[in-house]
Amino acid sequence: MNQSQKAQYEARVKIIKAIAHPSRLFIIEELNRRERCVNELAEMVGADISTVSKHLSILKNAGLVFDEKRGTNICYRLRTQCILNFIGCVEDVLTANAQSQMEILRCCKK
Amino acid sequence: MNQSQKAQYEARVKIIKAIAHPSRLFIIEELNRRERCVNELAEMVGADISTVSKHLSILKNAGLVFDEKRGTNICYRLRTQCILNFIGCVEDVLTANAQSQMEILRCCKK
DNA sequence: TTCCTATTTGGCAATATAGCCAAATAAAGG
DNA sequence: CCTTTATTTGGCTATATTGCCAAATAGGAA
Repeated sequence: MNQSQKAQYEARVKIIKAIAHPSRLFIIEELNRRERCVNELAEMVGADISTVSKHLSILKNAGLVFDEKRGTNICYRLRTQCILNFIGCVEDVLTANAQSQMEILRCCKK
Repeated sequence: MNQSQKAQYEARVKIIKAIAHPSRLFIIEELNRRERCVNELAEMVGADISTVSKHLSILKNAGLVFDEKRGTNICYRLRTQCILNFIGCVEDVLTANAQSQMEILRCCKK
């Protein structure tokens, strides 16, 4: 792994890490439904507003969401839907894992 | 976010975290090319064998790779190609980010 | 059995991440 | 200008992740 390869992997990792948190996954799915402002999301997630604000800044910093003023609030929106396929793929892996677990069980019962 | 939702997000996060590391991304791409044993990967990554062994166990634990004896070595292989689309999507986000950066620059020059 | 070779595991120190509270900002409405 | 409301930032502690070394383990080969 040379230096420029490493930099490229780190750039990818930054984006992957941005979604590697339960609250942030939730936020992404919710923002796919519709735009939301910080206090709404904090309420839904069930965490302190400052915590959610920090989550949003991580997502924004990774280029996954953007914000926009809506009156007195700041609303966040998804910047690309692509990230959802991404998460869908994770679901496929989970399904595959579950299936192989089942096969192991079936095998033992015989 | 109720309890079962949270559990579901945590299951996804486990998989996402598994690929959220430069060395592990590298390993996944290399294993897509062909199967590799631990010492080969350690050489390529440029880290201690024990470190790479731990990376592999994280990937294995997430169901992304599996291992198989090959003589005196243990070879690792990708369990699903799906994870690659996944990474391809990250690349799309990076491209989109770069494009919007360029737009910002172009805008300032006017 | 004893010696290699390949890999995994334990342990530790360094670094990164998370989440809360409190304080700082920003902007709208009196 | 002052107050209120929404959000962000700083600071701190708790927890998680990383990577190396050294030690343990697992199988072949002699």
